[in-house]
Amino acid sequence: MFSKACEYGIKASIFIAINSYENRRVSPKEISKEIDSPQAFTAKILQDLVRHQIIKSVQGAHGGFEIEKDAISTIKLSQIVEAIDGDSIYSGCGLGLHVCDDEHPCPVHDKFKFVRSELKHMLENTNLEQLALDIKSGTSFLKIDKD
Amino acid sequence: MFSKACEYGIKASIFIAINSYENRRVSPKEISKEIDSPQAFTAKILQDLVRHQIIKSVQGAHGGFEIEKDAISTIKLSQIVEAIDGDSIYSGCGLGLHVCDDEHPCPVHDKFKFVRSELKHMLENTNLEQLALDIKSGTSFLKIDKD
DNA sequence: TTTATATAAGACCATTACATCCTATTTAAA
DNA sequence: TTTAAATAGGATGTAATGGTCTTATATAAA
Repeated sequence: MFSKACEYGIKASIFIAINSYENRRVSPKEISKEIDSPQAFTAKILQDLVRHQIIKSVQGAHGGFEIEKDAISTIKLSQIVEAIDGDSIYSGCGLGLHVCDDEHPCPVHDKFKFVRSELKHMLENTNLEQLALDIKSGTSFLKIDKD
Repeated sequence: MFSKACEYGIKASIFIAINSYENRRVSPKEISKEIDSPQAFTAKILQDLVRHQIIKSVQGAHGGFEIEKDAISTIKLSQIVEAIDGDSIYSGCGLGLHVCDDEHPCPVHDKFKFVRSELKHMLENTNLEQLALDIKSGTSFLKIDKD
């Protein structure tokens, strides 16, 4: 459904958010350890999220990645997905037609419509704060615990 | 959402169904022309669908691909998707966790649940006959008309 | 039984997604 | 002003997906 890059991006954003609440910046090393992802590749994705102004980076000693506390509740899942994967997941044609709309629909156009709009709705109505709180409370998990 | 192979597989199956209603077998050449896909690659996918017993092939002169008329209305979109892409699209974890269930959910597990089940429901309740009839009646299209 | 016309299938090539490596550049603190 | 610790980013490598090519096999009909 999402690319690996997008999966890592979502998980990384959640972890950064959690730490930003405690005023802690985190490094790609910490992040990749916590979300169980390749470090260098994760760093690339973080740069992408910085360019899209979803997270902030501070270079140099004592630097790292952070999200402004006030921004955490305003960042939607849809923003992260669009930054990394684009909007093809809920705007492209299900069967790959370049032109596919209500006037010239592909065979599954109407049937997909509902599913796609549900997905879009979900991504646009889920923010980082909700996801971060679930992790903090132990309701959800960023990786499989190995202890 | 689906792989290219799966997109071609769905479109090819619809085209074969339409022709099978008129007792006409079709070749990979005709199919790829009609659904605007690479011929040799399409042939590979057709072989896959034959192995999964979704379509039938007849080798030799006057051969081609067909679907038994009675079977057309019983073939679900979900069967084609599973044959080509597997069931990861609606069974795997949205964030790629190897273990992700109600007891140990990823951050988006609950939010995805509904969307995934809607997708699954749609794929399992759409059959080839419905899709073929829409094409025949000109309600939907397999490619962009270039005339 | 030969021929023309089909699909089957393995080997191969191309492109994209995934991932790593190495070298800048930035910055706080000694 | 030097050093250590951090991100930035280009170059490169690897694996999966997408796509082609060539040869084998099957079969209806001449």
